Amino acid sequence: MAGRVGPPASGSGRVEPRWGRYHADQTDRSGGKAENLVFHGRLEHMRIAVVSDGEGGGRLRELGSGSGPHGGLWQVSDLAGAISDYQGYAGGSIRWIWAATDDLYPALMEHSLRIPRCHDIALVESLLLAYHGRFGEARSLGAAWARLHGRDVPPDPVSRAGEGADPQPTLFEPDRSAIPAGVDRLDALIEVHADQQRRIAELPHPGRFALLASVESAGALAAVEMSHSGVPWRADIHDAVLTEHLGARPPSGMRPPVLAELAGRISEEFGRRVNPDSPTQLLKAFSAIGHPVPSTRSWVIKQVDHPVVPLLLRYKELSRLHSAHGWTWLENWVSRGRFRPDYVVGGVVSGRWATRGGGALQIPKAIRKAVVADPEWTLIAADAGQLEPRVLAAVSGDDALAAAAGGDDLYAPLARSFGGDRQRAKVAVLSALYGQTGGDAAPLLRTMRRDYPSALAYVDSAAQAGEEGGLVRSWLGRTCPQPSQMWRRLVLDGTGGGPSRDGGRSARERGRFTRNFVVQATAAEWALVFMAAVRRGLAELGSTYGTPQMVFFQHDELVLHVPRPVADSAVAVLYAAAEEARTLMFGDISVRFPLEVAVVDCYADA
DNA sequence: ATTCGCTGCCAC
DNA sequence: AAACGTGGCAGCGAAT
Repeated sequence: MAGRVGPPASGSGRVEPRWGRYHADQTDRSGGKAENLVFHGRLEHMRIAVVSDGEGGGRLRELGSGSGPHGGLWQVSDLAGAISDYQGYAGGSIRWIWAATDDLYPALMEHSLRIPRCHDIALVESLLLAYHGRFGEARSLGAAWARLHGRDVPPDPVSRAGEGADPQPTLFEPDRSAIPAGVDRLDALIEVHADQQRRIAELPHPGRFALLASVESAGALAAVEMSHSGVPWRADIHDAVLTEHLGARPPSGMRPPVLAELAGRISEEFGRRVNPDSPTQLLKAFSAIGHPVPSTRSWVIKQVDHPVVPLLLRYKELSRLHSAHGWTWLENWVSRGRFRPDYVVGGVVSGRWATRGGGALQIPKAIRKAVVADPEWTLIAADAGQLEPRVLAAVSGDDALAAAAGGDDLYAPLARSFGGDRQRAKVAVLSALYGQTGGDAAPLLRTMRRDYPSALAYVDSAAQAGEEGGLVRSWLGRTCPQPSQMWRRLVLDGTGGGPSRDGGRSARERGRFTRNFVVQATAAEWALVFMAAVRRGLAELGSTYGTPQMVFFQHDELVLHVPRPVADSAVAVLYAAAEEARTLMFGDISVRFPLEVAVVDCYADA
């Protein structure tokens, strides 16, 4: 086994063990089992801590198991080469420990290097802080190290803005870990990692949280990979769609012909010059023609009976297309046939991803025509249908809802309680998830509460905790932000005979938030577990035709771009991954998470 | 000239 | 007017 430890320093010449190894007898340290530790029932992999020097090189060190000594320390001038060698040597069974995926992985991808697993210190620190009611505190490696040593905690470096379609050539990011001068970054990384492992082990459900840390980190890898691959995007089709709806492309800053004409006709109908983009002007204009409206929202305007209304609604629709996904967007975000959004993993409190620029999570249906697979390739869109109510069934243990979630249409059984009205059943379920009480929700909720009492009790309890200022958690342990000082003053410190009106409103708002959080956050982590499994499955699939890729991820939907000959295999990977996510998270339950899979040339057909 | 809150619409 | 959660983003227009 001695030969199984350490990178293959010979041959490539890329690895330069300048400092040699700290532990001459390290090969005896683990009985040869270092790479196959079983941790909380799951297979753990050899862990190697890595820091970059910002100039293409860096340092690495194998971590021992538990309290065992660490392995060799390496300083290399070609970090990507060293990591590649290590992975070739260890058969990919390595989990790389690093300060922040965003700082290291883009440069590795430039070297066509794919990392199977990592532990992202900043992301895990963020999860751990939130768990203990410290959401939002600095989470960089430097911040974590400073907290560990009682030093002043440096603020997180400001994240760079999205770079658009033509990002700068990628180098390893300069040191953004905020480690104080004089402190060895690799030592700090190893120390903070051990501390995080310890903090996770102390939690009530360490296995669940370890899974969360693992898939959050896997998500960070996938996000970088997806930005790198990009969504296949036909600019010519996009341009044709825009021209069809808006007319020929205008000089920049001008209204397209169709919008200009609509604006003119709207002004004529009002009998005055009105900029339809200005809510203020529209409100005045509606008053002037004897149809005062409280707002200019589409659904409000629709109630008004006047010939200007259809023109205005049409204008709003097309204006949205032009401003949000028009020619300017196309130039800024699409290049060389790919749309490259910049994902922010964990950017949403519930654990969903956000994006920075490009609006990737709001690609309107009209524009999806432009998403077309390359020749000889195909798109595979997989959507987890009714994910949130199914998650509620799983976490609440409501037998009736779980039975409903054992079928393809979760709403069908409840619909029978509404005389077969499926739409009302759907509104009832979503009202329970969102805390809706107004409109027609109240009577629907009564039926929901009667049929699924445990499910309602679960979200009601989360709402109550939120209203009282408490924390709620997802199934794996992602924790909602603590209430702000302002909120506490308003709600909890109310003087006299009870909370003020503002306090009551704030309390109910937070209640709706925490009610939804326990479900949305768990749905998000189901999606992360699913994605991590898909990612691994695709890597194992391989292909002589080209590498199957994940290219788009949006809350409960994943889009793959794969060579046609491997499409069937990729679909099988998707189904297996959904099943794996279900059992990894919830074990043996009757709730199913059916996947709607569409193999299509064009995303609009999914 | 720049910043920032608001409005309104898009996605899930 | 309605009383539903998480977000991004463009345009407006007042504040700076």
